[in-house]
Amino acid sequence: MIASEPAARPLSPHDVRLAPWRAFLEAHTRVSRRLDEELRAEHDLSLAEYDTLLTIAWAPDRRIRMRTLADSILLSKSGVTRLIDRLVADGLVERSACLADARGAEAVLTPSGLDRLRDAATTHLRGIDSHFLEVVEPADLPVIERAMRVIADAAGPLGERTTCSPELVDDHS
Amino acid sequence: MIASEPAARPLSPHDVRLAPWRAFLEAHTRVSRRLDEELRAEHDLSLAEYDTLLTIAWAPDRRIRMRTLADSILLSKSGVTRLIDRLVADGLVERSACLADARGAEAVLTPSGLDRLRDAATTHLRGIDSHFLEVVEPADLPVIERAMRVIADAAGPLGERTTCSPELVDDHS
DNA sequence: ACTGGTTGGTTGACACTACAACCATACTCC
DNA sequence: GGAGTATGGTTGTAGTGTCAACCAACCAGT
Repeated sequence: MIASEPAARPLSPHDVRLAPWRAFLEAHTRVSRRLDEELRAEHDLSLAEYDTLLTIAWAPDRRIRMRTLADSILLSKSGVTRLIDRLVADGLVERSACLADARGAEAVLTPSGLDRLRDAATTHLRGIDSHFLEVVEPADLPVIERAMRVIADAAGPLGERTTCSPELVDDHS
Repeated sequence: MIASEPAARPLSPHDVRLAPWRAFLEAHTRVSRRLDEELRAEHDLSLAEYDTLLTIAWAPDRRIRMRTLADSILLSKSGVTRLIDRLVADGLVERSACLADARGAEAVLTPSGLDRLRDAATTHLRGIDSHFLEVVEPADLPVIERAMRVIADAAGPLGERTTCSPELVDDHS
């Protein structure tokens, strides 16, 4: 892969081909900051915290292994430890030992956490709606989704990612 | 706009409409981390630093006001101060007083900075090419670009952002 | 010019994240 | 079933970003 000669003509600074990339970056920064602001202002939650609560809530039994969580929300192991620390301090989540694996820890959503999540969801989903879904041509959404998926897949694993050496990645058939 | 009832049906957790948004987030995280890694590994520059050097290089005379820089790279004032501190320490940039405005400071690219930028550009542009431009359908690129632009515009200013109320932004004709 | 308000930039305090080192446990294979 | 290795999670340390407070200089209006 990456065989031919993309490197041969390394794009001049003002090359129009850079435009989509820069637009992508700018869109991401602006929208996610706005969503983050809204979430903080109305529910005192960061975007990362919201995403975490949501991921836990989706998991069976509303409990999830730390590692799984890290993979889901694209955060490092230690990042998750600390994020959960905060949520525990706020009473939104509890730590719980893992039955099947003695070294494991699980994060469990508390009732209070679920409430908070429910409240925040309204705000957040409205935000996604109004800053993202509603402003683009509806017909473009599937295109965007497909493209983003391909891009994410192509970029591959995320640095830390243990376990699998590059050529051993099972692409989760 | 945004009048009707998007809030009325607040999207269920698994609503398919969330998919494009999540794909967008994931694509951004993965690609920008990869580009950052590549840049660091090969040129000891972060993505933010690269972007900064590039922005300065594009400016007339290869010098730029701190505030302008902050707006361009979507960083807070203090963020820029510190980023420039690092670049100065590395000899890639110099601080210089502003002739027209005595409180102003300008960042000027040093020859060494320009060299470093040139080297890094090859890597970075190849990365954008192979992780972004080449993996999506060429026909989709314009769609993505337009959509991203609309999204960025709709999200509006960035919290701190002083000076300009939304309707006063001159779009740098 | 003086006064009051605004802007440009830096600094201090702090929030969040990653990486590496670490321990405990699980797994594998002899 | 013991040795060696891999994995799950936490902790220390450091990097990088924000916000709020601050000073200096600009820019009115009078």
